[in-house]
Amino acid sequence: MDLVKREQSALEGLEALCHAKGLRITGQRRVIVQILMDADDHPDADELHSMVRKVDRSISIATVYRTLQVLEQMNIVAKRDFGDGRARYEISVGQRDHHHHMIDIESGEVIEFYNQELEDLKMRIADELGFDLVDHHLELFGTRLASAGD
Amino acid sequence: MDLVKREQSALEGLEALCHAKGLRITGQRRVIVQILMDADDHPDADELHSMVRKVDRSISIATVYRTLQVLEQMNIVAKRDFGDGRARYEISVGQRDHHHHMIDIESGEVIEFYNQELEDLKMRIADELGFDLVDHHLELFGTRLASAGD
DNA sequence: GTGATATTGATAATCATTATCAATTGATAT
DNA sequence: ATATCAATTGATAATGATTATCAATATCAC
Ligand SMILES: [Mn+2]
Ligand SMILES: [Mn+2]
Ligand SMILES: [Zn+2]
Ligand SMILES: [Zn+2]
Repeated sequence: MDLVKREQSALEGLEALCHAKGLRITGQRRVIVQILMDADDHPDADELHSMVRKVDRSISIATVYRTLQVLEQMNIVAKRDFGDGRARYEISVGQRDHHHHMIDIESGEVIEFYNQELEDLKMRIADELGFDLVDHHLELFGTRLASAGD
Repeated sequence: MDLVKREQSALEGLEALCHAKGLRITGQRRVIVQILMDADDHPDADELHSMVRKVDRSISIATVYRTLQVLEQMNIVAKRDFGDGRARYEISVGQRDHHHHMIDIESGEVIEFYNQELEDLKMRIADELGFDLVDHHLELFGTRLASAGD
């Protein structure tokens, strides 16, 4: 099963990377990663905290923030900025899952997309500017087309 | 002179748009726009406030924030996010000046660029997703290549 | 000039995120 | 299993950028 494989590798990745960096696997971290893996949207720290507390009431918001920070440095979690004031998070296992977001400015809906041409182009641009590309942010904002499908 | 023409059109644009929206032209707004037009970088509100106070000591930080907000809504100013915690601002007269930024994560240096291919592609992507593109954010982060020119 | 109202400066409030710190826990060696 | 010790946690204070409040002031159409 594809889903199971992905979840396993995420948890394995977590434990392996934790050991490699001298970090400890705690119950709190396990819960937070699990909740985030089960989420199919982009929760902020508070939303995540609420979900996490349904599993373990005692986990604090500080631990949620700290864990997200750790997971981000491990490239297990991606931190996103959709323009409202808070950061949003999602699982980002390996390089496979790289994608960007189209945000409907009327409904707030978020559509994910990946475009290889775009990835190539942005790499080429960086190269022409004399840079080694380390990271990039791209978000599109728009409104739904009132087309035939409407 | 090209520079003079741009400055004139920016100030004219300011006054015209202010009148159109029932906004008043104040000394504070004039100073803030002027300082921002003379800047060739991306100051944050505090940096801008410091520069503004050299012309008029009495202008408050609140007015700087408020003015930037007004100017942004008029599309005279673009608000940027380079990943440090504060917003940065720059003059953005008309559509002509649309551009993006390559940020050197080691030095903090910011290089501006424009790429038509990229603009076309991002428009095409939005269209394929069924969206009318209203805005987009794109920033590249990287390190200088250790190439021949070094 | 006068008057309605937009704007301002000073300052308090907000709100997301970080820092602090004593208490607890996980990993490792014995 | 127990001891050890650094990593982690929860509670809470602090931070820092931005926004809201409000009485005083300035702008502009008349
Ligand atoms: Mn996503
Ligand atoms: Mn710029
Ligand atoms: Zn990408
Ligand atoms: Zn663009």
